[in-house]
Amino acid sequence: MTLSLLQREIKQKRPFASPEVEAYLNMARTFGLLACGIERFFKDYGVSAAGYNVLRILNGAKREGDDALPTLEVAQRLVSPVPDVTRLIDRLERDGFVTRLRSDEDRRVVYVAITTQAQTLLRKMQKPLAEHHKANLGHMSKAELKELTRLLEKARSAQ
Amino acid sequence: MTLSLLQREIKQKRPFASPEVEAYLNMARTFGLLACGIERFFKDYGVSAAGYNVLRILNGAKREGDDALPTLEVAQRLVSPVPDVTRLIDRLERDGFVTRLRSDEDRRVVYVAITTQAQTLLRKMQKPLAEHHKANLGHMSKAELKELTRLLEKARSAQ
DNA sequence: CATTTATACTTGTTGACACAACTAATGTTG
DNA sequence: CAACATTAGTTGTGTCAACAAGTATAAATG
Repeated sequence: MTLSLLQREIKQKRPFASPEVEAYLNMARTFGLLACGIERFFKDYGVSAAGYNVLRILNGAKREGDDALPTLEVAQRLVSPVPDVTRLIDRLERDGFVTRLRSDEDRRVVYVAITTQAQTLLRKMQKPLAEHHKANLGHMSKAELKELTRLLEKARSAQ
Repeated sequence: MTLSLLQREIKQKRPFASPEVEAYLNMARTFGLLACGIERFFKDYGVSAAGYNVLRILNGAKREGDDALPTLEVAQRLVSPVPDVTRLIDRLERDGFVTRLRSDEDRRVVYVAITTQAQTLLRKMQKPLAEHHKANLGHMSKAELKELTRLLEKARSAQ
């Protein structure tokens, strides 16, 4: 009996309990490895992956006409759920990447806007980031990437 | 133009920069959602996902004849890379899930062994965990899970 | 065999995350 | 309109993770 890649990687001789477990563990391992590289990449630019995500959201909103978004709206648009958006934005504000402004209509909501400094940073990161992704996943064909995307979408559809 | 699932989820109207980016972000989102549920599951049993991983490794080693493993050996077998294994094992030891023993042959290495308490816990978790995975990914066919696993393996092969 | 190098952790520190409790503002309802 | 519920965000607290520096032991080298 030949072992799977993951079995060899984690030196496990016995088979996985189920295909579901095997798929989940492979997701954990693949994402863990890729995320590690991405985090290091972002760090070189002085921002975390979660922070970059927020900046990307704010930048996209601006291009579509919204100069600022309420904090919770930002939270809902994050790719990965982060419960503590307040302090994530605290750090971004401290580092000069975003500004906050309390709404006048509804004094509970706080609008968050991207600064020109952060916009410049995003522009500067654009190409290197694309190259980083290519270096990580460029060995897969477009069809494979599309199929991977489809299966990942289906995988979370039960949530 | 119809939007992808992820685009609707994160309210992004513009297309992704590349299929590589789209695949990566889908991985981040799917894994983030699944991992969140898994963490909550483990928490009910008083252990973190990383901690469970260690216990599973030690249990598997025991079944194959190794009553204990060096700390670094445990680290290398982890599904997701954790740099700070020492303190992860500190916590497991504090909670009575593992014991540590310094080697006599090489006084640098520390052997880690699973306790019977933790073995009991693993047994108790076995079925509910299988059910949890089924609930999360059971809607996918065996062929889809296999293909997902294959693509994830290929995705990390460039690392 | 003394000195350097490598190994196997451990510790310090800083920063980030998670959960829950809290505050302030706004809706809702009898 | 007073009382309760909801919403939007903040703060407190403990835990965990990340990076770097340190310690003890063993191996390698001149």
